Amino acid sequence: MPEATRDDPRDKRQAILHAARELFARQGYDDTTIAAIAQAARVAVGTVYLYFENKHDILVDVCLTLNSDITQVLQSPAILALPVRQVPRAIIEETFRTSRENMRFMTYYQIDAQSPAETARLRASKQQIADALDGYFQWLIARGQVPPFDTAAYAELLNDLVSAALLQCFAFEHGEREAFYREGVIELVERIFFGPPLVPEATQTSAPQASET
Amino acid sequence: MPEATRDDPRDKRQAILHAARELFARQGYDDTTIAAIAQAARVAVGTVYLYFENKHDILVDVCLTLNSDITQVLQSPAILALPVRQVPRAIIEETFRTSRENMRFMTYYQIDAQSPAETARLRASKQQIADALDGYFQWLIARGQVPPFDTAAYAELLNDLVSAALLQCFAFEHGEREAFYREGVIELVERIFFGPPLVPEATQTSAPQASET
Amino acid sequence: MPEATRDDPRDKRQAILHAARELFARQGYDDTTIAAIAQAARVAVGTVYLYFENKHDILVDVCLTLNSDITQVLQSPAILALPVRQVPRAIIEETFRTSRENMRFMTYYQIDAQSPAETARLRASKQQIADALDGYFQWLIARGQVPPFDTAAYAELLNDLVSAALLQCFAFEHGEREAFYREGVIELVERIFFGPPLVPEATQTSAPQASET
Amino acid sequence: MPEATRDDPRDKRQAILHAARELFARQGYDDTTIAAIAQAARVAVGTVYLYFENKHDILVDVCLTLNSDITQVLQSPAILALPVRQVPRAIIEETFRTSRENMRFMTYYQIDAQSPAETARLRASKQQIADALDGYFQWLIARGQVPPFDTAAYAELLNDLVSAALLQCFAFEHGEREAFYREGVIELVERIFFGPPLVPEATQTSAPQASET
DNA sequence: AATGAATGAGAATTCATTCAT
DNA sequence: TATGAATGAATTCTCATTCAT
Repeated sequence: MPEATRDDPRDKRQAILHAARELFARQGYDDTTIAAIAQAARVAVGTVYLYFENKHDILVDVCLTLNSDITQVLQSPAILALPVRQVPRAIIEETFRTSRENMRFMTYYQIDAQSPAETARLRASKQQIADALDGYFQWLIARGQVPPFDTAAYAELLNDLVSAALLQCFAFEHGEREAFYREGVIELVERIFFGPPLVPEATQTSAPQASET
Repeated sequence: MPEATRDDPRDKRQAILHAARELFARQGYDDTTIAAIAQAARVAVGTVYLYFENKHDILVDVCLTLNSDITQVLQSPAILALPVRQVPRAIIEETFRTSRENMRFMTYYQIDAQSPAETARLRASKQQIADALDGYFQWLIARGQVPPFDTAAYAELLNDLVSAALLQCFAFEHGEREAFYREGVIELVERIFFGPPLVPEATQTSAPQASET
Repeated sequence: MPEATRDDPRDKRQAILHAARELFARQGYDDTTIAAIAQAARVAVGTVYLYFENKHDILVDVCLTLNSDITQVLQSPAILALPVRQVPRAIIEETFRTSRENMRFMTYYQIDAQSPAETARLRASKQQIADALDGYFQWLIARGQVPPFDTAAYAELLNDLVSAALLQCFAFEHGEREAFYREGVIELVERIFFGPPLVPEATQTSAPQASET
Repeated sequence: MPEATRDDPRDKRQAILHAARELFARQGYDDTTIAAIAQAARVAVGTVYLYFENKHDILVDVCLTLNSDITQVLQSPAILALPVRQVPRAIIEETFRTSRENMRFMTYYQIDAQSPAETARLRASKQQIADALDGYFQWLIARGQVPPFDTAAYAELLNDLVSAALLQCFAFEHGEREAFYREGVIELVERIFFGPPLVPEATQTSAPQASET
């Protein structure tokens, strides 16, 4: 177990990352100066550059933290133990909880990568979530609890769906309607998996005679 | 019909907007200078400030354009005339088409408003889409083609879902997997409206005995 | 007698000058734009350049106005008719009155000339006042009301003294201590002309043995 | 005694101040760019902002230097040791000397303060001179060398008088008539303190019997 | 004479990054 | 490692001035 002494380098890195997360969230990336981050982290400006290549690098790191938090949610044993019907709610509630705690810097959750290396890191990070979800789906199918479907595609699309809701909810609305978004997403996902469709079979047969503008 | 003579002021405004859209998309907002926009629009720097308060103002205008394009899709008579089952595909395909044309500046589709006035404009713009969708749902219910449901909530959430897919597809992946996203979203929405759920009733009864990590 | 019809060119010039005086006084020369002057004068920007070479030219004209107002005070028959002892108070009070009315643009009363031509205009304008004062002094001496002295030098220095007080009083203190400055200057000038000195003859003989701090 | 090593920060600050003084004097405040100051001070543009808030801040500092120089003159032991009659000439000559050395930036000696903080600094600076003079007057009175008079008011007004002369002499006339101004002010002040008035008692009683030029 | 849209040089200020200590 | 003074390129925005109408 790594020991953290009085001047553990990881401390500094963490302090910088922590300060950056706060400031990016409060004032935005562009309006946050390296000097401000350094000051908040109780570190000299030059020190920041010992731990990060450049400013954008800090942002990428800050963003990856959130993704990795969410991936962990998906892989928690508690989720796997639940009856299938309860899983969507459990996952989504947990994801919202995690996001709420990081709410303030979610605006930057989706970041334009500025170099191939960054693109790779961000994609990988996003893919981790989708992979975890995919794995879970396949595990369900393998156990016969669910009939086969395109697990990879659904994993990715559902991930996007949840991301979108989180972004709207926390980044743009500052969490003011969290319950609306959370319950809405849960309902959507539950309906996708377990139905019933909004328009039941019976209605669908009725002929549509729409005409005017 | 308004005539556009050689020096129609709308020309200049449009030219600036057009140039800005191009450049924002290609290099990002921060990396696009007013000077570059002016040059691309064949206009002097000062002229830009005759038509826009400041740089961010241009961005807001660029973004609103897309929203308004999408709102128009939803209100087109062609859509209303279709049988209900064909509507999701029609709307989504059209939305993807519109977005593809504007693909390059979609990164900025979701923008942090920097003043109350901007917040209002952006929210209003987003709400227009949701309202159009809501109106369509109510119209369907009124005609008995669909049973009642929470139209406002679904309008908003589905709007977010589609937005998320568009953002991922065009802004982050540059449209490389357009078909995947388009068909995925269509499938999701059709399943929500018309089913069947991924997990049919039969399976849901089967007891889940999962336990280990 | 020049007739001023509805569109008398002098009207425009005066309107511009008037607007400029207001704005220079309120916001300072640098912070006043030609556009603002034009707007306040209900005139197009281009029109301003029909009547003035450039912005600085307007400033010079505005400043000369005040000098010419003050010169008139000195030449008024009312002043000449007064007993000598009452003249300083009369002149100074009148000068303060004139300045108070123009208080707001006095900051620019003393302007750096930016071209030889301007220097000449400003000097001439200042000299007019000194000349008027000089003339008055000579008139007094000629009439035997006052013994001869270096009238030209006193005219200039006293003009400077009064100008300094006006500048301090109106430009820097916004007239808050007008009475203090006015009475102070009057006392100074009266003492110079009519005495008694602050230190009477008697005291002056006493030997000064001062030394420490 | 503070040691100034090769990179003493005071060096930079002084260098900037010195360069600014030169340039402001030569070309005026508005026509002097920060870039020019930086270049003249052999320093990068950014460095200027390490030592000064903004451009105007430099100007204020430059101006305060002169005031503080003059205050020192008034408090020099040499002055206090002189016989009263010789003091006005001594002070004024010394003040002119000090000003002559700083002649070139005197135009900006009287500056419009642009913030309450600046106003305070400038007023305080001006008041220092008046206070020093006031203190000297009171010291004279206390020693019985001079009968009591309104020392505070005279201190302020005489300060203004001298300032006005300095401004005229050095800022507007570039010192061309230094002797005229210096001797004129000395005569004025000596007459105020020691007389005789320009118009002796005898004349004042005599009725005016006009006798033209 | 009058207009005002267009111009574009120009300036202050910021801040990511470096590097000597 | 750590520092933070120094750098200077780069950017937004202003506004006096012009000129086609």
